[in-house]
Amino acid sequence: MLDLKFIRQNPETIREMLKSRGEEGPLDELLDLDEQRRSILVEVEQLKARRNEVSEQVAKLKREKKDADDIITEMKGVSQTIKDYDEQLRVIDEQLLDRQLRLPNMPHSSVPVGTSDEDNVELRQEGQIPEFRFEVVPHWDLGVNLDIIDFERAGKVTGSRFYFLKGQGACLERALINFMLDLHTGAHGYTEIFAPFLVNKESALGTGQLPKFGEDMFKVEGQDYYLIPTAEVPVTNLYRDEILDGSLLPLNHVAYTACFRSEAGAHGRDTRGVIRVHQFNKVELVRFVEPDNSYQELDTLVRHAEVVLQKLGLAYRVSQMCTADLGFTAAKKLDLEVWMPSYGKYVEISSCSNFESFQARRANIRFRREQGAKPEFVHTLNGSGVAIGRCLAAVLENYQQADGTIIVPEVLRPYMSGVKRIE
RNA sequence: GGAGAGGUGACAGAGUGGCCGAAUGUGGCGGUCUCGAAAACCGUUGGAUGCCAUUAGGUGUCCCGUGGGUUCAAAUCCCACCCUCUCCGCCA
Repeated sequence: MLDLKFIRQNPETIREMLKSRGEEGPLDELLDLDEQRRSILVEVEQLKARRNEVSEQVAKLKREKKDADDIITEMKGVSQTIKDYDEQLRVIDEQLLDRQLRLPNMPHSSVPVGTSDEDNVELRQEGQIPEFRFEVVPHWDLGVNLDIIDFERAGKVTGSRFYFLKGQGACLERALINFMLDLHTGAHGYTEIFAPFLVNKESALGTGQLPKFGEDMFKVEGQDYYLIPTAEVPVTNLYRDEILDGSLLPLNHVAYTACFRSEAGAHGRDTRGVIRVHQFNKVELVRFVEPDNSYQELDTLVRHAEVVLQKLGLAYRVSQMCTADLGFTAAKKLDLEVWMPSYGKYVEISSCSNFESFQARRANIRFRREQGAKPEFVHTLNGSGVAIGRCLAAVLENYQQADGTIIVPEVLRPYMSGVKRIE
């Protein structure tokens, strides 16, 4: 959410921003509602001031045991008028907030303007793309052949876009989670969080999933609970409606959670394998930082995510998203894409964003630079560190052998009872 | 799920209709004292938002879990909901 005052004072900047994102935003409605709101506010506040003044007189007269019937009668009328105005305001406020919540974030000045993902900018490639002297097998076939992934039975038990992991497959998933958690809590100094997998509407509003993207989440029927699409939601909302002590910043959290996405509108894309599914695991990094250095901190965050891939010996590249591919909430977003041999291209495995004060304003997360200082909004950052399902797929594919077995990357072996090869 | 208690400022804790944005204490900040510190003493210390002036500021409104209601007037009375705690039941 953007600052209402900023929107009011810079409508043309917002208009250009929407254009560069290729989006329509309810800007004109918003400006109009804001105008209405303030004019009514002036009226009603004058009346309230009058009422407060008279109330004091009434109190005084009663204390002196004098008659106050005349002004009481007058105030009955005034109070009714106030009530009417307040009702109008309530309606306007609600609409105004709704429009405000539907306006996307301002891209940072370093973000390239573009019209599609083709305008994203590759920043660098890292690691060696493996060469195979045999026909590369996609991870879904590798997994099924080794009897460590079962898509068919998952279709029976739940539905399409779900899968079971079995034996060494399940163990590999668990190894990846623990390896990443240990890396981030250890070398990178994050504090681990284990969060609820269900959140309420306020939290979904806070991080920006609602009101615009409700259809992408699973909702619990008859209850105000949503299955989290990412740990970003519960972990960012940890400090909703709080004023943090500035000396605690930056506040760095790492969380493993399952993630649930309805993938509405993704029919026909990545239908095979574990790349696009309704439930997957992810280790997420969430940071609360001071506004002054949030872009530096974003770079740090990206580096932390990169270390995961480096240690696993996977080739990847880092790309900067253009205005069209930023997403609703980000001011700047860098994606890590891992090399996926069966695709013959890089596949997104981590997305690292600076939201600046966009989420903090929605979720009302503030900090004080020092005791007694004015509260300011923090900047929130997050990034996958990294997506477990896709990472498992990448490990299977990149470490596959001619005989269909999988070499276990060195760093994962301690997490797999020393197993060196899945066969 | 049943019964009860409770939600007030950073924290503790008063306040049962008007003089309450809210006593008091603790903490924080500034000062006096001191070579310095502690103690003591004095002062100060919430958030949101509108209007005017925009350099300083001035002025108004709202906020006592949330939302409604009663009233000229609500932290205070009424209703609903949320959350916390205690006991019972159930359960991993």
